[in-house]
Amino acid sequence: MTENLTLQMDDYLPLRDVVFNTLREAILKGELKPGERLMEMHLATKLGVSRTPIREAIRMLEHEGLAVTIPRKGAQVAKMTEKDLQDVLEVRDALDALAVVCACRRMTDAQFVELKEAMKAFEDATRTEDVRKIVETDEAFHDVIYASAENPKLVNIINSAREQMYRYRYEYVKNPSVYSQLIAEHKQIIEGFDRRDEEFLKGIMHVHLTNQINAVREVIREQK
Amino acid sequence: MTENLTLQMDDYLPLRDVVFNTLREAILKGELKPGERLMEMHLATKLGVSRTPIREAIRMLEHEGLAVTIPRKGAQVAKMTEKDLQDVLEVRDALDALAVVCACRRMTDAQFVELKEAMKAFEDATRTEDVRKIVETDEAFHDVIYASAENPKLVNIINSAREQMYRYRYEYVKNPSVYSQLIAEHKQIIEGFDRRDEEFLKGIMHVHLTNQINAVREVIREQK
DNA sequence: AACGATTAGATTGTATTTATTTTAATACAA
DNA sequence: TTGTATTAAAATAAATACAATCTAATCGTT
Repeated sequence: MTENLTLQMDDYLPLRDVVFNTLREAILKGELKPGERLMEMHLATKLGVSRTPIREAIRMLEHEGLAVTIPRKGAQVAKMTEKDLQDVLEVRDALDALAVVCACRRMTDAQFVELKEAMKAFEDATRTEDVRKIVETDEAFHDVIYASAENPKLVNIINSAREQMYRYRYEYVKNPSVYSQLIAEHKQIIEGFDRRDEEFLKGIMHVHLTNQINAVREVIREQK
Repeated sequence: MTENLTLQMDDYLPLRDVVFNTLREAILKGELKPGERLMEMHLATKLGVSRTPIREAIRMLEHEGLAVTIPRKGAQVAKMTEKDLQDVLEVRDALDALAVVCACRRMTDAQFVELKEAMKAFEDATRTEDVRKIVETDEAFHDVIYASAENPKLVNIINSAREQMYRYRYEYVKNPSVYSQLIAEHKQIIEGFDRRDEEFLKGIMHVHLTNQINAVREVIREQK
C-alpha cells in the first residue's frame, strides 16, 4: 500500500507573492521607512529575482495602501500624515464596532475558548519584553474576534486598515507602561463576550482603539 | 505677459492604468461576466498591448476584489455568492452610517447645493430611461455625500465595496418601478442633511441600502 | 466503452531586452 | 555666484523571449 500520499505539496508561491510578503513585512517592521524609495532594479538584485515580480508586488502594495507610485518616477513607501491616521482610525472605529457586534452574535464556544487562550498568550508575552512577540499576540487576540464575526469581506478591509497604522504602532508597544492597560482592556473584552453585551463591547473597543491614537500620533509627529 | 501657462498637460497615463480602467469598466458593466477567464495573451492582443501591463492591471483588479487569480491557472472575474453579498452589505451599511454622520457634520453649504443639484440630475435621468445615465447620476449623488465626509480613506474603502456589488446592481436599476422609491429616498436624505439630523440620516441610508439587497440577491441567484 | 498514460498545445511565470523619461551632473553665459 | 542648456546616467515602461506548468485530446489497454 503506497502510504504517505501527501503529495500535492503546495509550497509553491508565485515570486510576486513572495516579494509582496517580504516587502510588506519589511514595511510593517520599519525596515523600509515611510518615504523610502522602492527601486525596481535595486530590489530585484537584492531579492535575486527579475523586475517583473517586483513590479507586480508593488502594484499589490499600492492597493494595500503601503506604497505610492508616481508614474515614471517610481514607488515609495507610503507616508502617513496625522490627517491620514485620523481618517483611518475613524474607519477602523466603525469597522471594529461592526466586527465586535457580529462576533458577539456569532462567536462559537470554541472561539470563545480560543479568545481566552489568546488573551493568556498576550499576557505571557508582555512579561517577556519581546516587542515582536507582544505585537504578534496582540494581533492574534484581535484576529480571533475578527474571525468570529464570520465575515471575510469585513476581515479583509479591517486588515488593510490595520496594516496602515501597524507600522507606526510598533513604537507604541515598545513602552512597557501601557501593557497593564492593554491587559485590562483585553480582560474587559473577554467579559463583554461572556455577557454577550454588544453595547459594552463597542464602548471598550472604541476606548481600546483611541488609546492608541495619541501614541501613534506622537510617532508620526516625531518622524517629520 | 505670457498668459496661458497651462502646460503641464498630464494626459499621460501608464498603460497598466488604461488597461485597469478598461477592464474595470467592462466588469462593472457586465461585458466581462463573473467567472469569465481573463487570459493575458487574449486581452493583450485585444487591447493592442503587451502582457506586462495586462498582468499589472490584473494585480490591481485582484486587490479591488473584481478578479481572482489561481496560480498557474490564471485570473477570472470574481464571482459573488449570496454570502459574499451579505457580507459586503454588512460592511457598507456600517461605512455608509459613518460617512453620513461625518458628512452631516462637515458638509459645506456649497456641497449641500451640489447635493441638491445631483438629486435633480438623478430625477431628470430617471425620465430618460437611459439606464447608464441613471446609474451614473445615482452614483454621483452618493459621491457628493461621501466627498463631504472629508475622509479620503473612507471614500476609498466605500468605493471598493460599492464596486463589488455595482455590477449586479445594473439589473436592479433596469426596473423603472423602483425609480419613484429611489427619488423619495434621495429627497429624505436631502431633508436629513438640511436638518442635520444624524440619526435620521443613518436610518434612511440603511433603508436605502437594504432595499437593494433583495433585488441584487435575485440577480445573483438567477445567474447560478 | 471506460480508464489511464502520453503527448501536443495553450497558458502562466519569469527573465531579458528595448524604448522612453527623468534625474543629475556638467558646462556655459549672465 | 546664479541661472540656463546640454549631456550623461539611471530609472521606469513596455515588449519580447524563454521556461515551467497545466489542460485536453489522443491512443492504447483492459
